[in-house]
Amino acid sequence: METITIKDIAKALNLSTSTVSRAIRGSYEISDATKKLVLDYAEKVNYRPNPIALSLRENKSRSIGIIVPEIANNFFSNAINGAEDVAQKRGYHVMIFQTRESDLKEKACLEHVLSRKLDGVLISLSGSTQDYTYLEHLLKGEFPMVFFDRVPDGVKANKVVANNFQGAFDATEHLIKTGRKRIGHITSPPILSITQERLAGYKAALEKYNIPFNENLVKFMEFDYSIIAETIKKLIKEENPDALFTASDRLALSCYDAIKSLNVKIPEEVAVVGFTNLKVANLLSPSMTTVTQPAFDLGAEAVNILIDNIEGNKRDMAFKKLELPTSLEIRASSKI
Amino acid sequence: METITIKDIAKALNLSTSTVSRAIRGSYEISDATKKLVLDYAEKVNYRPNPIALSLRENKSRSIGIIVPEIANNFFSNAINGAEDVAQKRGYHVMIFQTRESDLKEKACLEHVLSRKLDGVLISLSGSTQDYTYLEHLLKGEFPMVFFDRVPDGVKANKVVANNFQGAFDATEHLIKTGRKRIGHITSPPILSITQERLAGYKAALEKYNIPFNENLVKFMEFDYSIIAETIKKLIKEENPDALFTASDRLALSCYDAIKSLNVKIPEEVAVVGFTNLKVANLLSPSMTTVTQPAFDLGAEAVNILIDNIEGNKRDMAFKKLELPTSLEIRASSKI
DNA sequence: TTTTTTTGTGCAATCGATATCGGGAACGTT
DNA sequence: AACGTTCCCGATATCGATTGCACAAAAAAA
Repeated sequence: METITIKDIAKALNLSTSTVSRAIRGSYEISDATKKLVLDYAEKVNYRPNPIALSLRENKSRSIGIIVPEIANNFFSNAINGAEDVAQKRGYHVMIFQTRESDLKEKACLEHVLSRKLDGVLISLSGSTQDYTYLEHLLKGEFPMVFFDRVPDGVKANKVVANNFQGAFDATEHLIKTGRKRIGHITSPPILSITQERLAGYKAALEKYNIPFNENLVKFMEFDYSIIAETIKKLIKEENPDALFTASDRLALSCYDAIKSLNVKIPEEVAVVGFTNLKVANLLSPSMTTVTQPAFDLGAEAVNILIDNIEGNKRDMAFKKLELPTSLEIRASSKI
Repeated sequence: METITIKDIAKALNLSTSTVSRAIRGSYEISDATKKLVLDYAEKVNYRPNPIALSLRENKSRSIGIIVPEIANNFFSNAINGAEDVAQKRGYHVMIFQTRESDLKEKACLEHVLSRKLDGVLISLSGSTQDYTYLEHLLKGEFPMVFFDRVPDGVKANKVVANNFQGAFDATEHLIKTGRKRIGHITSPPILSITQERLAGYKAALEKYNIPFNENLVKFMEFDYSIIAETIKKLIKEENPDALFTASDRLALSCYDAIKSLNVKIPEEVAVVGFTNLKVANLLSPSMTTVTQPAFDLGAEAVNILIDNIEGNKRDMAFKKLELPTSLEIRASSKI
């Protein structure tokens, strides 16, 4: 691929590279005649400045990274969608990375983001990230970062999350109001922020209605499918829940799967409420009641904060925490 | 962020940058003593070579691009997953772009891939791409490219696709064998390769069983949701199909939606077979018979070919076309 | 001892674009 | 006539890393 450089233009027009550079950038020091000459020629040969050379010189790339646990997950792909939308509008490019829930891969992704001189990064933590010192180190170095959805507890940083507490509270309250008393909660690993917040919402709703908290009804799941199904089945057999409130797309589906395989009836025997962004929730049988997160907006807002941070004056940039509302969509799986 | 350069090391050790560079690359010309000195120091200060500087020099980036119509689409996110997996194993990084089905955005993405000096690109065409001249121009320039899933007809290039013909044939034959005669086909825009191949498979099955082809039963859909539902409803009312075979995730779901809203029974009145990678197909009500594509493998194989192409000798690289098998998963929506 | 070879390093150019500095020409001012 | 401004533009260093070439010192061969 033949690439045109500023040097080629200079040679062709018998000018110096500096003049060409300035003409292209519209510098006032260049006469209009010369500018026109250069611009016309550049247009003619379809000149495109080499972003790599620019990055090298300016030590920035007008690109941001997005690190998520898994791309093939409706919640994250929607969030990426929102993020990409805003980034593009503001003139940034996006590199997407996935950690596959591994803290090691997460660190490798971050290293890559740094060495590639990306201008900042959006990140949702992996399910196995426990040690935040590396993140704190980066934040101290003032590297622009925004956490979204799965954020590090106790770390001062920009965060964009859904109101997980309220979402879980609403879901649980809804189940209680429809007469359920033994409400199970199938959720993500306890180290994740979202897990704790949702658990807190769940507990708060129980407390409000004077239902004692029973820890046997709460199951923290890793990301291994087969175990999930088994655990849910066991829970149903041993604890006789009359409702299950699950904390993610995957878990909601596994739940449906497990319950159906036991020939237990939803919602008559066990009601189900998911916490998910699946478009198909209403097509499931029975259609599933869900707490819906504004995934797209989460991504969009997070990028806005990130780019503000990149472009803004570091000094007067306080860390921001943004919390977007969830909404409870009531469908058949929690009918009375 | 303080970044260590080769120059810093040189200064600290009283060597020249060239010596440091060679020592780090393990050149034979450097004495073992010096090598050890440099390596130890580099390790100590956590030196990482600046990939941007390398890219500038070598005019390549060890990164590839993936351009898809939409990330938040199960098929594509799975394909990306496979692609990323292989790329990582082979030491490449991945930048993901989405076209949102716009040919203009597609061209912009390609421009970006080129100007960023990515080493190659994987691409699945947008639903509005009609003009292949730009692609052909790139291919002539020997820019490494692999098309997957939605590939340009009549263009000589590397292609990785599912066996769409066979998949569609199997689905249609299955519907015929279960007694259906008026089989509708809801599909993607006619300019896409996958549309034509699936249509051909559908027609071939009809022909084999002596069922006349009725073009009123075939509907080509754009990507606008609302119109899709309306069209399907209209089709059912006017043409009385006893089965619908749909060509994608989105369409399959829209189909379910539309049929349910008409209170038509699946499969008694209308059977449904989808062409999709949705994990939830078995959880729908009734569970949906589908033709499944090996999305992950499609992505993985495509990247393998791409990287072979990037690294291999251009001269003896013939264009490859790889076709992976689909499989028909029979479920309740096509029961007799 | 002298010449040749080997070994280990440094210098400088290079990749593409920009910014600093400074030079030459044209014009105005005393 | 001498000097200062202003306007345009060019030479060059720079970003970080690599590499061909030169070259010195040490080792080997004559």
